[in-house]
Amino acid sequence: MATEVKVISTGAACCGIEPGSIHEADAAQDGALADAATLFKALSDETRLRIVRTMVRSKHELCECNLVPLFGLSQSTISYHLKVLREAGIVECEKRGLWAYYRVNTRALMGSVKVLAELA
Amino acid sequence: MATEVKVISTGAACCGIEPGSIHEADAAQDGALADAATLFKALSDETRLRIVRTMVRSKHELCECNLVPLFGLSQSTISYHLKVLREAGIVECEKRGLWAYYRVNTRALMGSVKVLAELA
DNA sequence: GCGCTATATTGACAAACATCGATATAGGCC
DNA sequence: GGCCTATATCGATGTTTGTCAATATAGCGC
Repeated sequence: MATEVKVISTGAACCGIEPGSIHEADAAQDGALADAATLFKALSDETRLRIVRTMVRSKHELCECNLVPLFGLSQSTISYHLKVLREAGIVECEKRGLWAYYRVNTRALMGSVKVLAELA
Repeated sequence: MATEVKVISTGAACCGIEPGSIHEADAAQDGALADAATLFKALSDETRLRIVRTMVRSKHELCECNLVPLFGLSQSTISYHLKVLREAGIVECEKRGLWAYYRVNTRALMGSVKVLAELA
């Protein structure tokens, strides 16, 4: 007895969009998207955006002890947000003596501008 | 007896950064930051980025039923992600008959490119 | 009307996140 | 060495998020 052959992608879909015109995700590029997601996740919190903006506006590097009094949050919370920004590559940190000096990594920020611009 | 006067911002801070040079957040601009956070939150999930990329690559609008088979996720989950993107203004939706046709709102995407570029 | 199909919404649940207070680490100064 | 200060990490806790299956809504064709 002949097995019924399953017909795949017969042509026009239910809604009128041609299946062949859909540009499916290429798995090879998914790493880039995962990185972009991490970047945007780091930028998706209002406190972190405030931190970045404060750093950018104050021309030079800022020390964590400058940041703590500005946002009404505990030192450990600010430290946590700085870690998220650091791990996403958005800010860089240099420890000198007791202090940790942070500055925005403009190259990384511009990189995410590029990712976004290429999406659109 | 004279009360000791509390001296505020005497000058150099502990870490050597001049307090006056720190550009604190201006509350008037916080609305813009909150909006930006919402935007980035919508872009912070890999599935949603894949959806946006698929839409952009496939030149024309896509119907939800085109998207559901692409990501190995349930129909309700895709519907949820599309809602997040819609509410962030990143995609637009038009219902025609049974189907919901989605397309990227390039203007909004470019808007977030601008927000990001101005941060840096 | 009835049944079929595409989409949206609901309720449940686990995982991730933002926050805190407490503690640990580590550099400077006496 | 011991103390003080700045930062990092830990543990707990409430909130938000992504996911599913089930259900509701709504358009089309009979």
